Amino acid sequence: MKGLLVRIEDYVLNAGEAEKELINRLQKNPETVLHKSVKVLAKETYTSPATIVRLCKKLGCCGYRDFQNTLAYEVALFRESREIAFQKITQKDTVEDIIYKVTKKNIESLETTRKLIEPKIVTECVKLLESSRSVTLFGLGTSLLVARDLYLKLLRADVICNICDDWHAQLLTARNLRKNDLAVVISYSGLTEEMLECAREAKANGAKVIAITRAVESKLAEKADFVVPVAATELIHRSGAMSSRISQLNVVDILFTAYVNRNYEFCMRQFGRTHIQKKGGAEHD
Amino acid sequence: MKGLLVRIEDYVLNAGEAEKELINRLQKNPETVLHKSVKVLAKETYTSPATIVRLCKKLGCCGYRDFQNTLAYEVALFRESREIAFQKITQKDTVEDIIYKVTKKNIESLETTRKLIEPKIVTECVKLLESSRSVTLFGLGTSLLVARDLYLKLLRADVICNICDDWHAQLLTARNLRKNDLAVVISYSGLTEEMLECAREAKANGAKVIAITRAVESKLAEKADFVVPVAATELIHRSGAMSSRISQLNVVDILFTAYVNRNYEFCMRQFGRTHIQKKGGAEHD
DNA sequence: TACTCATATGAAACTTTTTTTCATAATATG
DNA sequence: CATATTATGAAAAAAAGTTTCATATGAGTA
Repeated sequence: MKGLLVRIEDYVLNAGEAEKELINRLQKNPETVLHKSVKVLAKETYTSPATIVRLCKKLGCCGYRDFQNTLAYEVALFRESREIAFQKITQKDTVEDIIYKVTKKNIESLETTRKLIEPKIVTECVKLLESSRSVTLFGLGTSLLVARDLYLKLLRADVICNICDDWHAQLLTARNLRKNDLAVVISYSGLTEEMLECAREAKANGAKVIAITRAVESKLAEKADFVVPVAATELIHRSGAMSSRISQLNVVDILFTAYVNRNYEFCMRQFGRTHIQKKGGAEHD
Repeated sequence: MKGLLVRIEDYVLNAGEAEKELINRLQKNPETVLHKSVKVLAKETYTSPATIVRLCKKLGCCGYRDFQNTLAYEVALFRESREIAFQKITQKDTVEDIIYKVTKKNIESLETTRKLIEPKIVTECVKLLESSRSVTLFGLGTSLLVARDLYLKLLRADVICNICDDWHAQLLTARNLRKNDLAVVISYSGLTEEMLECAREAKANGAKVIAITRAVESKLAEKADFVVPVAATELIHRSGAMSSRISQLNVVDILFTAYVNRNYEFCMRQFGRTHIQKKGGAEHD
């Protein structure tokens, strides 16, 4: 079932004259409705209890009561997701606070990233992964670690892929790309000159480019055939810790899982072959 | 304000005879109360509407209505945190489903990890980071990527640290450790023989060992002075994607942020010196 | 234009739910 | 043992929610 606020949004067009003010109120200040009775709300929105109850039913609730409960729940969830943002880490935070806030921050960044990602683009990226002759990964600093993570995954699925640690080697690899090759360029900022150059070279040689970046309108994004966005996140308390790489890994998980799902039989066979057995039965390290 | 269920728990001792059954019900099956009216609930718990309303007020609600709303919200939150675990990815999931489920899975693993981590242990680890002559990082596969992430952070804070890519080099480094050195061994499974050997060597030379692992009772944990736990997570849909590294990174963030917070002035100065300027003003890549 | 018909709306009747009052019982206190 | 205090439920009162019904509005049609 869709969220209540979404259902309200959908209903706006079909709304009658008397419902207008009511709906307006629900959209702008839903929280102010929570403790109101039908009568009071009716008066405040210049309509009648009957109209309100009818609207509730049209929106899929059993009645005003049910409607209020649903709304309360939704508003509460929304409020919670809001307040996270204000939990900055300060110098006088205890270790306990830090554990909580850092985790929240990382969760927030995953949530935000999820909302940004468009299924269509993921599908297109997966198609590229399937059809390309080879996949080459680009990244520097923390993004290089993410690239390596994707590399390890693709290896297991027997996708032909390359990655180089130092930038010169990355650039040379980019120059060797050609049509039917795929470059995945990971750069949180989307500004790093080195990565731009790699993307440019890849493009110039006719290869396809996927960018994983927060900057959907950057120069990097311009050069890419597809951009998978990650949430823009601040540093955690200037400490240099940042959620962005966690979001990037989430994107990697999504891309890879989607890839595996479309090539299930084959991948499962490969996983069997590339499994590194641990004594205790652990699946990975 | 404390949660409602907690408040109920606190009240149990002062509860009167007639309230006993009611409270029992609220604690054991709160969700079965949500759509009941006071009358019905009174009958079912062998008490009267008056008693129920009075209890609601004692618990800090304005009345039965308010009580129900609050309870509904709490139960819903609880249920949601529960149901995530069952959202397995199946072959017929759409890309949209995958985006949602993978993210949820990663969030779940962050939440779980947060609950496992003890502030005291983090504090002790940070003290070790401060007092050690040098920090050496160990890891293989994905855990090596996490180790590298921590390495990049420590570098920026001017902590003397080492990391080697291949295992032989790691082992040699472990053999060179001595008293006052610190080894951080990252192994999700806690079973990898190579990591055990590194930990053993480090220990034998009198160095301190911190383990980041899900296996708090493994051989690796035995050898460690401190164990920072991460949530045990399944593979995402056998795809080889896993949330564990994201949890490990969360642990890295926590350790590092706690470290920075205890050495604020110094770290800020260092961050200034080690900042790699990006043209567009991005703080990192 | 006049006449359906469909739809939207609010007043009021009606039903249900919640709250309060009050009498009584149980328990504690001096 | 008398008295105060507290806990409790029946029933009255109040409030809230729902339904019914008459009317208004407007679109389509003869």
